[in-house]
Amino acid sequence: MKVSNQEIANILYEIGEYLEMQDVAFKPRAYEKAAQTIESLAEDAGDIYKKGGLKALENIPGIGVSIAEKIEELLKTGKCQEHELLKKKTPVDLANLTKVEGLGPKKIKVLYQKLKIKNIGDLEKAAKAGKIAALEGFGEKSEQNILKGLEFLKKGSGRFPLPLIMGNIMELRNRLKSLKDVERLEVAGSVRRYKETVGDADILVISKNPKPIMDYFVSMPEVAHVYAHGPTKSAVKLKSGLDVDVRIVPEESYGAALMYFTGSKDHNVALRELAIKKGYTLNEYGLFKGTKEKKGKLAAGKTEEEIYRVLGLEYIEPEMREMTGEIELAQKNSLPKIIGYGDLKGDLQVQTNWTDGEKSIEEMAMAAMKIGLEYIAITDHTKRLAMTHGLDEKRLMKQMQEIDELNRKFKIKNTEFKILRSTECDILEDGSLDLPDEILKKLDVVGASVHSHFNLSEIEQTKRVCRAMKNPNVDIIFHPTGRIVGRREAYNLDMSTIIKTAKETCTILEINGSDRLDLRDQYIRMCVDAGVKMSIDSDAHNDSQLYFSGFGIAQARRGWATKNDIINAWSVDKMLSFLK
DNA sequence: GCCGTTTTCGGCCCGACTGTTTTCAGTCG
Repeated sequence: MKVSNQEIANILYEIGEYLEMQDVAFKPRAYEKAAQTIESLAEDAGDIYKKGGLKALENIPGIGVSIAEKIEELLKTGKCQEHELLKKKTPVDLANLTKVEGLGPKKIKVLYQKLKIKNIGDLEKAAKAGKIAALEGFGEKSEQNILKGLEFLKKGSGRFPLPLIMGNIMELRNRLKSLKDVERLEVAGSVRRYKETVGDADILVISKNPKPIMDYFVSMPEVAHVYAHGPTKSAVKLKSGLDVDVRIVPEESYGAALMYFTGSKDHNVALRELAIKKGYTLNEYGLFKGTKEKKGKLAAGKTEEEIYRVLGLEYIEPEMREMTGEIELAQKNSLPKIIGYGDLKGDLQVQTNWTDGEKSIEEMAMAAMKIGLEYIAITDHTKRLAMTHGLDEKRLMKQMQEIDELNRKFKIKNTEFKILRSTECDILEDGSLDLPDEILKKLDVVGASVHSHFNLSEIEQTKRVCRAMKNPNVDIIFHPTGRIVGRREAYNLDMSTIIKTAKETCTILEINGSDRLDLRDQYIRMCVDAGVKMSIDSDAHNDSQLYFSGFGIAQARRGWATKNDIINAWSVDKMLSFLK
């Protein structure tokens, strides 16, 4: 029986919520934590169990004997006795009911006990019939909020791919920043951590006069719903579906508030626990001597750096604050020095108007030069992708000539910039390539990627990509997993095997900017650990898309990659000499 | 239920806002 990590996590979440209903202390948090951990594992819990048994499961942080046994039971039978019992007692559709804003386990329990509400349908009926307002602990307002919450749920907003929503967030930021009472403003939260999808934007403001800012914020024309409107904290939902929170703090708390508001939540909790151990209390206003009850003098708060320092930690970059071991390393002063946003020297995937791009080779080169790059690779599609007018041998030869001429032109003008002859060669169904080896040999860099037969089995798909990597001419696998954030799932691949084969064959795996963002962060981390090199490319189809690489850098930082791991952070000569 | 540079037992992050209440529980992040 195959039980996915997500299915296991969902059951654990539900057990936690049921325990919460019964007012059980602490256990709900333990289950929630365990569920989060399982949810974000790169490896299948089933595989971990198969390899190392119960002990291996217990070695996962946050998983102890009891939860490990439940996971084992789930893997073996697809069910968990305790979960079944809890479910029998309160047979409600927890997963969907908790999605309604403002509804948690306690209220759901009351709704079930008093009105026999089991699911979203029951809830809507009861609310429309005015039955909920009459309940003790609820009221007119609660009923209206439930109806509103149901409406938003139907529209199904959820999370947004960061590359697609970043522009809107920046526009909003600039508008708020221009208000006269705003002294300082920063977008924190998952946006600052560059998570690939974001559910909300958290905006931190320094101001001595918060009220007019908050009043403006909640009454902006694009606001669809106001969750909260207080003097220091307000929250709204925009018509686009994006939630936005604004928090206003005094200047001396800026660092503490930025840290608190950047998260991740688990990272914050760990810092607060560490603070307690060291005799401090940490909240969004600062790091204080003493306990929560007997709070003493402010020890740090103005900058994040000083708070980390007082806690005995090295500064931790926002992209690394995901509780994947960063705190332990920061204590030992041994965090990796991750790649910086200005560190790329080249771009190894750029399309032109030879196929589905919009600009000429020269125009793309000039644009790349303008943003400070030293080289780009021209990687137009190959003939198999007929809809893009993919290049055959003849046209590719012609393109190489044009590139050679442009390079000569640059040299005459005393420009160091270099255009590399390259391709995004199609990987065919059997793992062979769309162009013969004789022509691939003539290129400076060979990229290859999958654009068809997405539905092969995991074994076949993995074999296909591995065969391409074993070709001595293939340097890079572009967008290796094929997923598109928020739009398309990755194709079936065994990434451990892909990464192992990349190492053996000295093949580069690409971190694709734009909204693909594969490799995802955990896979980047696996590559770093395995010593597999990567490239970060924009996949630009016009001159204004070269900045997409920035999202790729963010993803690389989330995967703890250093300059040494990213071949296009190297000079063109060093990069070329590394290739097969 | 989990965890350990105070601990294998006794702790477990912290605060804002709302709505329903007359002082606070529930939810959220």
